[in-house]
Amino acid sequence: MTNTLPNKEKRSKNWKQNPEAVKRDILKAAMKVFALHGLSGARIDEIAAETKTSKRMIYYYFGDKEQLYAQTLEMAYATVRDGEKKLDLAGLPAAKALAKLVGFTFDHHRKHPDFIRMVMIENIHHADYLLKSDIIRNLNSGAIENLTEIIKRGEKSGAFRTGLDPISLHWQISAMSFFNVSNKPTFSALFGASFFAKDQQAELREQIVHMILSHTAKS
Amino acid sequence: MTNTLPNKEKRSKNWKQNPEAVKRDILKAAMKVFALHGLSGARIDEIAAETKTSKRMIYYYFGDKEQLYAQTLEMAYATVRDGEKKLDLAGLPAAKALAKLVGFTFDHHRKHPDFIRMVMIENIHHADYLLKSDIIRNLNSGAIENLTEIIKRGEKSGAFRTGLDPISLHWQISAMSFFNVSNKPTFSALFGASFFAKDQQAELREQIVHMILSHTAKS
Amino acid sequence: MTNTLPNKEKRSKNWKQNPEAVKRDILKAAMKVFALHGLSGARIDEIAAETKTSKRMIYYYFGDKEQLYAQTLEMAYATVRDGEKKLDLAGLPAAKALAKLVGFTFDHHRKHPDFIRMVMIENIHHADYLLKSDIIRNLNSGAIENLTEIIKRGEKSGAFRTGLDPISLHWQISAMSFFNVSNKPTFSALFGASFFAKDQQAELREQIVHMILSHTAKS
Amino acid sequence: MTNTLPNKEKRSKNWKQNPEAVKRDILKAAMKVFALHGLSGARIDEIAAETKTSKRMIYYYFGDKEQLYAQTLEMAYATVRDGEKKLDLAGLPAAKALAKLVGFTFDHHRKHPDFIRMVMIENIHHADYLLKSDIIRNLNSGAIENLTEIIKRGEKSGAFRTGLDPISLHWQISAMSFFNVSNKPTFSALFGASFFAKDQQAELREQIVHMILSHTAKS
DNA sequence: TATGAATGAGGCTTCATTCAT
DNA sequence: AATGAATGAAGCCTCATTCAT
Repeated sequence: MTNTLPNKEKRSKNWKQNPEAVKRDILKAAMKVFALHGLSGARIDEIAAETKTSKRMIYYYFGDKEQLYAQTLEMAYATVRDGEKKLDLAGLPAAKALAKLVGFTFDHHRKHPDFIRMVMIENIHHADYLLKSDIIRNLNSGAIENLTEIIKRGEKSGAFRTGLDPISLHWQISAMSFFNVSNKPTFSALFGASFFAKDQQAELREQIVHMILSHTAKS
Repeated sequence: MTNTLPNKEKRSKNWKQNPEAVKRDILKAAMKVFALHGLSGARIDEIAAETKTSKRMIYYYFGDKEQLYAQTLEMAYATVRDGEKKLDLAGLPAAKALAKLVGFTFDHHRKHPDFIRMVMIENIHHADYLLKSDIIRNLNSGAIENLTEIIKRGEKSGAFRTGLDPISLHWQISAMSFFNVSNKPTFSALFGASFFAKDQQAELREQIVHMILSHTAKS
Repeated sequence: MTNTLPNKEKRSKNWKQNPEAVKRDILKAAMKVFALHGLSGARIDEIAAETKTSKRMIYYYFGDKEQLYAQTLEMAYATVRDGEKKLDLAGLPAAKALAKLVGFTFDHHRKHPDFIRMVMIENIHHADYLLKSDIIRNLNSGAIENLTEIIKRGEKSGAFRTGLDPISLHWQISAMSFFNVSNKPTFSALFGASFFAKDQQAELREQIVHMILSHTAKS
Repeated sequence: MTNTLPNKEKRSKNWKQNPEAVKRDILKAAMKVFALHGLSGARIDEIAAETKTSKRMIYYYFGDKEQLYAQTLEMAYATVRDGEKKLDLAGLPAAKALAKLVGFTFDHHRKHPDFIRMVMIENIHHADYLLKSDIIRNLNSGAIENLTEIIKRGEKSGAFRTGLDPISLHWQISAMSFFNVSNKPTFSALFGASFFAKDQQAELREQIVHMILSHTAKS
C-alpha cells in the first residue's frame, strides 16, 4: 500500500479542526494494529487505513512510528488502570477484598487482550519504551498501594499470615491472569481450545482465587 | 549491510560440505536474532552475520524467512523438551515428584529465555506457525503424560485431592514459570529489578512450589 | 544499478506534482523496455533509467512489475487503436475502402514495431494479461465493426462475394501485416535484409492488397 | 527452487554413460521450458526438473543458458525441416504442388507450436542467436529451393504468372501459417476461441490455399 | 491545521553459475 | 563422466519518512 489517503466518507466535518479527537482516533487505530502485529510488524499505512484521517497526520501529531508506539503504550496502560480504579475494596474484609481483586484482575485481563498484547510486545522490546515513560510508572504504583492496604488489614485481622510482600502478591495475581491471555494462542494450539471455553475459564478463575487465598491465609 | 558474505575466518573446512552442521549453525543464529527482535523485527542480514556461513545459504536451506522462523521455533521447542526429558521423577512419591517438577520448570524457563521469547513471539503471531507444525504438537504431549502419571499416583496414595486435571495443572505451573521470564522487562521496569535478583527468585520459587502443592493437596 | 535516482537534469519542475504526466512518462519508458526485452527480460532499473523520475515512482503508481506491464499493454493497444480511428473510409466504395484499410494496416504496423512486439510478448505469455483487461477487449471491437460495414456495402453493391466473415478477413489482413514486422529479424536473418528495404516492402504491400481484394471479389 | 537433483526414479542405468542421450534429454526439456516462458523467463531449475538428469549436467554439456538456448533453437529448426523433407512434390503439376505445400505448411505449423514459439522468442531477441548459427541458415535454403522449382514448373506450364519471387511466396505462405499459431492467444482472447476450432481452421486452411493460388495464377 | 505527491534506504529473494570431490 | 554443496550478483519490492503547497 503506497497511498493512504482518507476516503470521502471519512472526511466528516466533526473530525476536522479538533486535534484532540484526531489524536485519539489515531491512537485507537494504532493500538489495534500494534496489538495485532507488534511494533516492527505494524505498518503505518495499515494504521492510517484504520484511521478517520490520513497517514500524514500521524506524522504531524506523533513525529514518528516509535513515538506513536510509545504514546499508544501509555494510553494502553492508562485505559486499563482507569478500569481498575473503579474497583472499590475499601469496605470489605481483607480476604473478601483479595478474592474480589484476583477475580477482577482475571476478568479484566481477559476483557483487554489488546492491552495484554501491548505489554507482551513491550517485553519483546525489553521494556525500552516503558522505561522512558514516567507516566506509566506513576500509574502502576496504585496497584501496589491497594495490595499493601489489603495486606495490612489482613494481617491486623489475623486473616493473613505475616510477612506478605505486596509486589510478590501482585506478581502472582498478574502471572496467572496475564498468561491466560498472552499465551492463549500457543496453549490452545498445543492443548486444545476447550480450555478457554466459558465453563473451563470460570473454573480456572475459581482455582486461581483459591490458590492466592490459600497462599495468603494464616497457617 | 546488503552483502553478507562470510569472512575469511569463517571459511574453515570443517563447516563446508556438511549440510547438517551448516543448518544447525544457521538455526542457532536465527534463534538468537528472532528471540531478540521478533519475526518482523529480525533481519536476515543480521542472522547471516551471526552465522559461520553466508546469507545465501539461509535461502539455500530454508527457502525464506518464514520457513526459517518456523524451523527455528521447532528447534526451540525440541531443545527445551529434550532438557525436560532428563528429569527423572519415576521413583519419587507424588508430592515430591510434583515439587521437583515445579521447581525444575521454574529453573528451566529461567535458563532458556530465548525459548520463552520465541513462544512470546509465536503468541504475537497467534500461534500461526505452531499450528502448522506437527512436530511441536507431538513434543508437547509428553508434558501432559508426565503430569497425568503423577496425579494418578498422588490420588492413589491419598497425597492429592481427587479430580485434578493435568492440563490445568500444567497451565498453572507454566503460567508462573513463564511469566517470570516473559514479563521480567516490564515488571522490573515498574516494580524494580531487585525482584529478579538471586535471593528473591529463590524465594519466589519456593512460593510457587508451595502454591502448587497446597492446591493439589488433599482437603 | 540498484539505486536509480533521477539526476539533476531530470528534476525539472514541470514533471513534479503532476501525476498524470509522471505516469505517462513511466509508461512510455516501460513500453520501450518491455518491447525490447520482454516481460521477464525487462529490468525495472532500466525502465527507471529511461524515465524522468525514479524507480520508486514506478512502484508508487503501478504497484509492481506485472501491473506496470499490464497497463503498458493497455496503453499500447489504445495508442494503436487511436491511430486507426483517424482512417475515414465512409465515403469510399467498398473495394476502395478495403484496399485503403489493408494498405493502412500494413503501414501502421510497420510504423509501430513496439506495439507489435508487445503483442508478441503477450502471446508468449498466453495472453494472460490481455484476458484480464476489459479495456483492451472493448477497444478491439471497433476493428470488426469497420469491416462488417465494408463487407455489407461490398455485398450490396455486388463488389464482394457473399458470405464473407469479418473476423476471418481481419485475421487475414492482420496476419500479413503483423508477420511483416514480428518476424522481420528471423526472416531477414534467413533470407536477407533486402526483403525489408523500401522498394520491396512497397511491392509486398501491393501484393497483399491484391491478395485480399482477389479473395473478396465476386467470382 | 534451489536444489534440483535427479530423483531416484530418474536414475535408470540406461541414461548414464550415454552422453548423446543425456544431451537429447536436456534439449527436449529445454525446448519445452524455453517455448513456454521465453529465454529470460525460462529457469534453469525448471529445465533441470523436466530432465532425467541434474542441473549440473546442463552446465556440463552446454556451458551456460545462452548456449543451451542456441542449441535448442537449432534443434527446433532441424526437427521442423526434417518434417518438411518428407513432403514429396516432385511428381505433381505446379498448382497442385503449391496447394499441397501451402496446406502442409499450415498443418505443420499447427502441429509444432513449440517451434513457432521458439521462433517468436528468437524474434523478440532480434534473431541474435539465429544470426550466429550457420546450421540454421543452411537448413532454410531448402524451403526456397523447393519453391523455386515449383515456380519454374508453373511458369513453364503456363499455370503461374511470370515474375513470381520464391522468397515473397515463401513469406506469404509463412505469414499466414505462422500467425495462425503465434497469435492464437491474443486473437482468441479478443475475437473468441471458436476461430481456432476444428471446422473453422479447416475453412481457414482452404481460404489460405485459395489466396495463394489466386495470387500465383495467370491473369 | 492540513495534505497529495514524492522519496532514499534497505529488506527479502532469485538466478545463473562454480567449487570441490 | 558425474555430482551435491555452495555462491556472488543483482533483481523486485517495501517502509518509514519528507517535500512542497
